[in-house]
Amino acid sequence: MLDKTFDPPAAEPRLYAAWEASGAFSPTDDPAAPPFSIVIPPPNITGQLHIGHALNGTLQDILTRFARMRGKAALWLPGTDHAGIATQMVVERQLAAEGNISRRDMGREAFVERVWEWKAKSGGAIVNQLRRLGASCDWSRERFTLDEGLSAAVRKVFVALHKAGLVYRDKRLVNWDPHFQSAISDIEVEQREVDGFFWRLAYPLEDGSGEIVVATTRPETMLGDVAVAVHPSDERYAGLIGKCVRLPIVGRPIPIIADDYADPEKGSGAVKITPAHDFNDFKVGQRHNLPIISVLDASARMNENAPAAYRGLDRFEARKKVVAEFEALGLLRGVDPTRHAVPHGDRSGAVIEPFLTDQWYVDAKTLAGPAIAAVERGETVFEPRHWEKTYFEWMRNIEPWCVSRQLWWGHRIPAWYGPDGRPFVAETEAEAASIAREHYGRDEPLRQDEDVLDTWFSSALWPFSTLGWPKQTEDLHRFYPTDTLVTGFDIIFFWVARMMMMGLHFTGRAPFRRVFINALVRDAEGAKMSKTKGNVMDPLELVDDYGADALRFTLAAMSGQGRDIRLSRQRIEGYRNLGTKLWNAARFGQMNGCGPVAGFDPGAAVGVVNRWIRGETVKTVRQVTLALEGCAFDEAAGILYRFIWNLYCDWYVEFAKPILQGQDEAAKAETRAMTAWVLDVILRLLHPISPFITEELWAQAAPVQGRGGLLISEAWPDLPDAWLDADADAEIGLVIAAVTEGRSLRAELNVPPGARPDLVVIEPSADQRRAIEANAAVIGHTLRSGQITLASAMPSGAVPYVAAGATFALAVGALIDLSAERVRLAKEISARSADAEKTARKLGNPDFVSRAPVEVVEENRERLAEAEAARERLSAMLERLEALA
RNA sequence: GGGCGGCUAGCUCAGCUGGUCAGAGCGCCUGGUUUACACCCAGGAGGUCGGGGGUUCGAACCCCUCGCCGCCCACCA
Repeated sequence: MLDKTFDPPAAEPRLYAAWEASGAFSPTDDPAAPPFSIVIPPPNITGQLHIGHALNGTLQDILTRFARMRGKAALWLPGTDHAGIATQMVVERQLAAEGNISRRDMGREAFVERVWEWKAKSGGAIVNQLRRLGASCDWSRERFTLDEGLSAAVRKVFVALHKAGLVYRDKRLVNWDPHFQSAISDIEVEQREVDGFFWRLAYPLEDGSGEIVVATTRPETMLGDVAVAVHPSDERYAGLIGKCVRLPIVGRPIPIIADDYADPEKGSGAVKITPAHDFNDFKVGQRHNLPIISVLDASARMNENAPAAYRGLDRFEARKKVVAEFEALGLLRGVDPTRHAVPHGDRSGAVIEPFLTDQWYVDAKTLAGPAIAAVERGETVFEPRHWEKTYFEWMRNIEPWCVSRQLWWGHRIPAWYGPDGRPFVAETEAEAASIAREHYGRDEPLRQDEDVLDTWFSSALWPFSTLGWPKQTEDLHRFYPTDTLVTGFDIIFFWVARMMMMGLHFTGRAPFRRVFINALVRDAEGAKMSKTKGNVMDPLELVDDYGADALRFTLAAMSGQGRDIRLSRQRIEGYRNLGTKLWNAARFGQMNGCGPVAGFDPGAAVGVVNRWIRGETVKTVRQVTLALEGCAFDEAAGILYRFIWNLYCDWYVEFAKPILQGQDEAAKAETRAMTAWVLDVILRLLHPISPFITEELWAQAAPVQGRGGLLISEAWPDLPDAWLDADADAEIGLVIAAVTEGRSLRAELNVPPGARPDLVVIEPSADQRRAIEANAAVIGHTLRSGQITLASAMPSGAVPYVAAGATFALAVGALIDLSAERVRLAKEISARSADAEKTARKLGNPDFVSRAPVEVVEENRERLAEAEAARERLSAMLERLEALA
């Protein structure tokens, strides 16, 4: 006998172990099984499972379990990302906390060693947390971006792209993070609104004939100014073009040049040009062949190009000093407070400096072409579709991707430099050496590039590198391209776009057929969850409190697209209750001997209640299947919720009770079998969303001879349409309406709960009569009525109501207050009248009748007739009642 | 500046190609010891679908416009 409720903490680890031991997480070897694959968005090894992972993982697991049950060779390939910057940061912080020597003092080798140690100890946490959710990943195929195989793929790709001219080394301005002292890519830069100042600085003309005023938010960069630009058509400065100003503090004469970049509308119309420290100025400098004077070093302190008094000063100190000097020189022409965007490193939070360095770049523009085309022709579709716009927008305006990072944790760039600084790119040092030998005509000492690749470089290869590429493995042939990528919109640029580019370039095919962009999870108030706000909901804690199934069901039910998820405990509780509800329905079945019956054929059922629920089950299977195929997780959850609670429990189980207590042995046997059969289908349908409770019920409530296996490996239901039954639907529809309306009436009239008034059916049609008579016991039980009788007129003391086109009366006579009944009837009549009137007005409109589709017109005619008939009947009854009173 | 998403019952949200589409859950109110379940059962109150205009026989749904809220990209001498 089942307990009263499911006990997740006790059952979950046991069930998970059973699944794992059964080998169900690995795709079947059956060559006939169509392959289905999902690669996990690899979480950072430094990560803790947060609610976003829980949502993302739940959806992937639903798709995987669904595919598996449908007989596919389903693979959900798990793994983790080495997360260059993030991991290096964590370990460096740990070193500092332990009072250890710093990374730089430690040296590269020892430090990397240390990171590996950290990874061995703490890097697996998130993967184990995924298990708690019930994730059916194939752990035997787990990958890590720094694995030997994946690293080989990285080297191969880098070398191949270099050979194709798609990877190159270039000296240009990059976004420099002074905290990490590394370059970062454009998308790792975050613009933050900051309060600052506009300082207006006067630069005296060299010939002493006046001055020119420029405005800046970064005065310290003036130490690197090489020109002042004005617009060629700006009359104010027409006479000055070609002249020079003497740069204050520095004393350097710099030219006044004409360039369209200067906007006469902004500031004074004259703009200082600092090619080494501003992206726009850099371009101006190139146009005019201006020198590039960098005044900052890698840590954003003033360097040797700055006047002696400034060298070694932090950039913000230098800013103050420059302003003070201008003031002292009488050249400060004004200070205006302003709020403006300042670039910050997304991981370090440091203010980013444009910085002139040599870096490796990927020619993203070229690679983007096929990646755009693949989405245009639908080889890959985004779900929801509107994200394609975001994707296109970025891809069509893509800039070269800076892929080198001045870090130690990551894939070292496979480039070696000769004594003259010439790079030799090769997969191994030996190869590089042999190319170098050819180039120099002799052996020269080579030194490997110190830098590592952007973490996203290896992530970009994830869909094929994890399947064994560049080796032509069986997995690669079988599982690439993958089916669906489930991920957040925040990494469309970082990750999705780059996987598309690399996948298409190296395999010729887009890495996935569908990209499902999942929602963002927020707290109940709609705020983004963050540690600093203290509003994070720990998924593991939620699993502890409500069970993994409840959390999964909630996330699925709330994953509706185009909206963020506002998660609340109350909501999870509600879905936990659904589990309990189902559990108890199973318990009811068990108490009544409703085990699955071998050889039971639902198609042969004769009882109308059984035929009805059979049909409803067929519809539900169809709808849930369709929803899951389309990633409509919220719909699938909603359909299941309503079917389980509002149909199976509220109606079918209640209908079954009087039958099971009756004398008709054949009907009892059929109902027991049907009860079990529907439960069986429910368990299958619900399993992808709520795997634990369904697996447990499968074992405990639905044991059947010769079945033995686990639900996870069972087949998805596929039921024949022939099991739909319109007659049964109509019949039970009438019963449900009669009971629902009758209950409403009882409540309104305050009929004592224990009373069992007789139900009279007045002048029923033949069909109605048959339906009522056949289901008398069922109606009596659910309506808690007494005898059911037929009458040609309303008996005295009975209160009438209309339901589904039939007229009923409850013989509540002495039990109730007649005046309350009069009020009720009057209310009902006016409602029907209003409906009739509205419909009549519509039908009275000749345009409606002539232009609306016939079936809509017909529908309204029927509606009018029904409303009028009901009004007639009720009015007659009211009259009688008045007479009685 | 460009773009995207949202605004439906007190709260959180469904409403797919215009025609029972005005819904669900939670909360609230009333009643309930019914051979599963109080993590329950039955009933009920509650919304001029952000404002305005238009298209249409008909609009929460399509178009225009305005207003908030959120996000992304770009720019800011």
